[in-house]
Amino acid sequence: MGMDASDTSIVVGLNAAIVAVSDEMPLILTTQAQDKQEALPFGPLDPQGDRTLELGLRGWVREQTGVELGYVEQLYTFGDRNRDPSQTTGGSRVISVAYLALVRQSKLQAPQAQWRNCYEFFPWEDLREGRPALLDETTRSCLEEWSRQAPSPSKRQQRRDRMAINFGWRGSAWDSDRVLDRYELLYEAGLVQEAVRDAKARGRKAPSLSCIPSGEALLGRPLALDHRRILATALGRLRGKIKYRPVVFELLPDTFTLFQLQRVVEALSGVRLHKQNFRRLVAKGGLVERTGQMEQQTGGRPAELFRFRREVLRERPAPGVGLPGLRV
Amino acid sequence: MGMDASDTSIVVGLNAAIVAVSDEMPLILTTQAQDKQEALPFGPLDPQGDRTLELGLRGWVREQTGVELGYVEQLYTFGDRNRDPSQTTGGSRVISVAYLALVRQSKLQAPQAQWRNCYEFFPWEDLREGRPALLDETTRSCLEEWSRQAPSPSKRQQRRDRMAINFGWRGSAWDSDRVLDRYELLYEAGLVQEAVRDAKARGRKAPSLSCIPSGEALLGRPLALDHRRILATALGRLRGKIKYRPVVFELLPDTFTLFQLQRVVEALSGVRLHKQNFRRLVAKGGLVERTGQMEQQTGGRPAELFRFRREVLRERPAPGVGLPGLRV
DNA sequence: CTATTTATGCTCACATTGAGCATAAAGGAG
DNA sequence: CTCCTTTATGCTCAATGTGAGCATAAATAG
Repeated sequence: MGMDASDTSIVVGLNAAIVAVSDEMPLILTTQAQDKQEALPFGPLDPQGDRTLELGLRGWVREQTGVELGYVEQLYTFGDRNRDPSQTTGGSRVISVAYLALVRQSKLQAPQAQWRNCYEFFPWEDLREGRPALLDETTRSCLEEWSRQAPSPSKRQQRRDRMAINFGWRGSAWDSDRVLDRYELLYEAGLVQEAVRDAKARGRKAPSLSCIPSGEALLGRPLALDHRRILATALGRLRGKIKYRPVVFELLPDTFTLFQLQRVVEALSGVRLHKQNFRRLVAKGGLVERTGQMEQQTGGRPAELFRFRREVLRERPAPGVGLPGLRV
Repeated sequence: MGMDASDTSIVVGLNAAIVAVSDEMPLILTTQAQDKQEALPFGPLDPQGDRTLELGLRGWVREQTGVELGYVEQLYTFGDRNRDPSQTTGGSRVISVAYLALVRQSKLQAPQAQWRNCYEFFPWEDLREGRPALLDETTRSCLEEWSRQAPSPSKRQQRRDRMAINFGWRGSAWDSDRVLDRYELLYEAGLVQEAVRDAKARGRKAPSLSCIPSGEALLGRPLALDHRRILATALGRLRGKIKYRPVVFELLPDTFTLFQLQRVVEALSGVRLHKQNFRRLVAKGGLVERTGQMEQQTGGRPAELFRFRREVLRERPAPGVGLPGLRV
């Protein structure tokens, strides 16, 4: 039984969360077809043409948006039936392979593509100016209400625990990597637009929380299908990865000051770092080497320019920038 | 162009590296169809029946082998054209989604399935009795020869560096997580059976190293297709994961002594740990709680039985057992 | 010149880690 | 029963790593 799987045709989609950093903000490349919802760029795999999945991805990204991808990493494969609850037709089954890609920000002219501030999608993920008010006010009270709506006392406690550990309440520390867990929690609580949309499409009523006035202004900017979930996966993975692999340098110019490096790490992790300790860490880690040149446009004393030491890859097994504690 | 991807049909395969631990050895479930090569269990996705990829996987594993999977985690999606170089027919394109699954070892009676010692596939990965002779003798001299065969001096240096960092030579430390890197290096050097097999199927000559007498007795037991690569991915991921997630307990009975726990961690990571420090770590980590009962069959003084503290999941963001340094 | 801003060097308390000593409690050999 | 071996468990100590902040240097703006 079930050995003949060719009853329904299968389409493999290749999705990309394409990240750049500019102006101390992480940017995401999105597309906006007319009258359709904003989405991550995606294209189908050509089963005959594309030799590998990654090459297929690079190919259509180049064609569609003119962007040449640098670092590319596979994230996750999403294959739930009804990933798109609005499309209940028995058409072909879609399997989506999601990728994280990093590019040095370049001018891009292709239509239907734009760079968007990552934290428009996740306003609760940027703690660089302190915890956003939104986080401990609206979000917290809404989640409290959601936890009270749990069907049983033990479930209620579970919800409370999940909230605390993911959002850093009740003594828990904020873990910047848990982007996906936080998004999924907000989704379950009905605090993101997609939750309302999907519930509607499934014919169920959206979870109603009195703390939100209308069902309109929910948290963050929505994306099509499960693309915001994919983006959350990407951001979480990237935040984790910079700690033990030198991927930040994919986002920086060839030479940079240590403070510029720190600002990019902070932009991605959404957290402020201790300056002196940060520089101690990258210096001792052998991640960078001095160039001898100085950057004058610092707004203060000139800073030395550094470049990435590629040799570190052959010296240490897991070089990354670490996060020398956030200073709030 | 390329938007119509339905010229060739696509089959999605679900692959599983199913791991158990028994008798201080990690075990892998494999299948052995008659006259075909040993392989990881795999089955196709039923695009109509299976609601999610993971449910599809659990389903056919239950049917085929009678094993009920516990913890399941998606690993990676392999989609190269010519994953199987021997099959050059223009049939359907196969995309494989690989999973890591953990089970408490149970009796299994299904035919065509057997538990196999993991280190038969990767004899160079078990350093518990010290570095295996094979590692620093045959393997090293073969890889040295391979690096000398590099087309240019800079490539040669690159090969040397990769060897050193992955196998812990020339001052580098052994990083137990790099299972995949090591396997890929051995593959490139032609030291595993699959490399020879694939080269033959592609009509190229296999890389010849004089240090191997015939082309027969290469390193470790081979598997079909790219299954040994998948298994390497799984073992590497598992080794990394036990450090920051309490997944080991999926492999242990309900109650266990701290030394049993340590033995399982050692079996998976392939490395010996310092006993007193290990117990200090798990105790302080709040990972376990005492049961009050004692285990008498220790071969020495009785040991207290512990159980996993599930509450730790709601207390700390990333609880794992850590690896308190190997003692050689 | 002075205040402000950023860069950079250095210290110090504290926590974590690697390694080992010492003692306790079982079983087996004689 | 005593001695020896084996495993369990508590504790110490040095080395290293981390968090936080002081102090000074070198630019610019007014």
